[in-house]
Amino acid sequence: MEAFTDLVEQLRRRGERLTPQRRLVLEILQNSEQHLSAEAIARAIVLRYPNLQIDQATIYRTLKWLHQHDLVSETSLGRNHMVYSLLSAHHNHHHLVCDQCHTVIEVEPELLVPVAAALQERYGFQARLAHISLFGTCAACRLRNESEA
Amino acid sequence: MEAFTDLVEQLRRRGERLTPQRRLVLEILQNSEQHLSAEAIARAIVLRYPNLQIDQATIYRTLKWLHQHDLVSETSLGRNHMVYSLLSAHHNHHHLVCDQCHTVIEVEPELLVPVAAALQERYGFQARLAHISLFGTCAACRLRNESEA
DNA sequence: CTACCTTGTGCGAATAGTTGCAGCTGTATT
DNA sequence: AATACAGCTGCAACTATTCGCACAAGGTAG
Repeated sequence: MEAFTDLVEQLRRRGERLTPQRRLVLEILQNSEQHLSAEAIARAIVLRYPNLQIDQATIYRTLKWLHQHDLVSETSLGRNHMVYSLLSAHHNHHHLVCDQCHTVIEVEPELLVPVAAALQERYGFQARLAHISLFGTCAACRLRNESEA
Repeated sequence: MEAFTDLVEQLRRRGERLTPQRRLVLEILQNSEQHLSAEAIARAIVLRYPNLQIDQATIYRTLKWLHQHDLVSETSLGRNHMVYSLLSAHHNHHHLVCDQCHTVIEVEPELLVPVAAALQERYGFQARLAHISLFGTCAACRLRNESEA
């Protein structure tokens, strides 16, 4: 509850416009424990407010806007769509995505802290390292591959 | 020249089928010094062989196949398309992509070696760390942002 | 409280990439 | 050299996401 008005205030202070559509998307993200796809957000909205409707383009634009303001993460999990999640919501983490079985392993955020520091120092580049996905082969699939060979 | 037959041999040894379409895509990638989009590859093919034609779906499928065999990298550079490049071709590297000005900075691959090692050790996960993109804000844009504030 | 200006929204069309399916073709076998 | 079949290819339809444009509506000045 508090967190929601907090976010709204944060955006307003930055001189951003708060439309009902944007509040709606924020609210859905706020109430979800997981990463959501744009389509899942649309479904959640009609589920909660059956007589409301919000254009898909608006959802995408809103998500992009929230991402630019560093309030949500935009992540590819190897499927054909992006998933989004409030950055303040739960613990921060990264993803190891297996190319073969699509398993997603969550990794502690500390892993990339040294990388971020190095980029900042050497290139002055401020990396946006939240909910990154790294692709590869998980232990189980690697074992399976070897036994098949 | 040698490199091409080398790749072909490598694939054949793995029991993969080599069709004219696949050879064509490989040839184009081989002769390019830069990352290419699927569309650029298609254009390069008709440019070189004006009387040939190859379906876009096939190009995408071929690129995915080459990626699965670790012969090409598939990278998002923040625009709305992926770019591909032969892994053996030039020096390996990563990308820092500025969200604001879309500048791409190339970073030495060593940066992520410790990360790969940690993932391997802790999770048994074999990360595919080639031509990764990290997004954020470049030094120039950060300065500009601050002076505007 | 109203007008204004800037920015957002809905709509429909466009783009990048994927998928199902029916027919074609590398390649291993003989 | 002919056979067989798993694995490709082309085609067309489909999904995810973006874009252009005309209209609507936040937020601020008066």
